[in-house]
Amino acid sequence: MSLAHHRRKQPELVRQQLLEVAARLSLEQGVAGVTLDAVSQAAGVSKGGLLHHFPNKMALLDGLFDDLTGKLDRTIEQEMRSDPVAHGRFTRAYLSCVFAMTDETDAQGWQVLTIALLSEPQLRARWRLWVADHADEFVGTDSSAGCLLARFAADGLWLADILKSHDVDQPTRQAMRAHLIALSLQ
Amino acid sequence: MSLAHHRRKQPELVRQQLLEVAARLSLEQGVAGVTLDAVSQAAGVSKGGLLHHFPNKMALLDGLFDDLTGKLDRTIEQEMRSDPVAHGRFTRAYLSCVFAMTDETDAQGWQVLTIALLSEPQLRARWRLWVADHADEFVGTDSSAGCLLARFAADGLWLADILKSHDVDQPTRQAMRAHLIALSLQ
DNA sequence: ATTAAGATACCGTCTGGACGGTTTGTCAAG
DNA sequence: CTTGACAAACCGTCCAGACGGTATCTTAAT
Repeated sequence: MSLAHHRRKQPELVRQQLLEVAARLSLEQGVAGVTLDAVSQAAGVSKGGLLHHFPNKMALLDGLFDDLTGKLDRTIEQEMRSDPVAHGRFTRAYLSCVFAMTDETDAQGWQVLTIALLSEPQLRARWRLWVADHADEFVGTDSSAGCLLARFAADGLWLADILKSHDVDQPTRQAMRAHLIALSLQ
Repeated sequence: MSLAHHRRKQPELVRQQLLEVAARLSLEQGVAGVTLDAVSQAAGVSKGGLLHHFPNKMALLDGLFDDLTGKLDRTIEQEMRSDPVAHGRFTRAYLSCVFAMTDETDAQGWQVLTIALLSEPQLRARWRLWVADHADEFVGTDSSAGCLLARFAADGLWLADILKSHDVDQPTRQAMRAHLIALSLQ
């Protein structure tokens, strides 16, 4: 007993680890697989330890949400700075993120979140809020039908990646991206 | 006791009722709300009765899946018969279904299924199979980049409807539909 | 036409386990 | 020596599924 008591205390690292494990579990076994027992055990922490960092399960999911939307926001902001054309700027940044994430390691985290989003009414509401905020912010530049369509298509591709239902090869993917970028300029 | 024992036996009707109730519950309370107790009680059947028709919970969800994909298949087939152009015929039928379902009452059942799909790894696999089967069947006519993109965009719109994240008005919706049909002809 | 013999369609209860959360205890760092 | 970071045991609830029964239906031999 008390084996883990003697390791050096690294609260921030443990917190990070818990979030990572929660994401991985949700990917591998679905949202139902994200139980306090499973997460804490896989992270090498007791359940009490988990509940010390996140007072309840919802807080854990909220933590995931904040983590990932935070990353998304930063990436989008960065992407937008390197785009000289105002019209559709946000949409193109969004496209970049989606197309980048479908191949990178970060993708798993987002796949997880999407699934959780759909199942958890509370997180659905938070996502709704995120979309509404950004729609308001970029109403002048990104509310054309073309932009909307481009973002929808990106979401569809994203969904297909999550479900692994289609297997889109890289050339086709790039062609689609070019097409959607053109759409965002309309 | 045994009050319901004496009603006339209508196995097919009871089965149908159980599926309907399961769909309704999942819509109203999320997937977590679909418990054997809740379903059986709301359907006016004992839990034993439910487990007679569906030997376990997964079988119940499978039943839902079969029911709904069956309906989808029939609708698509019907839609395809009234389309004289071969190229992109399946994609246009798919579009019709998605656009129709985002407004009709049947939509609720599909929203439910989509959510369940994403959460349950087993159902995700079944959906993957459905897509693969149809991709094979229509490989000659519906595998162009335009068709793929059109279907992705439809999925994105569908997702937005489920999450109620965007509020797309009817004129925009129709414009998008026209655009996607044009894409399917490329 | 009757009826015995199964098959089918249920009912109602019980149980074992999982899960979210609480409480109490312990150690170590500042 | 106080406080933050955990551990470990425990609790109440909920839920999937098993089980043993009973009532209705079907079939087929008489």
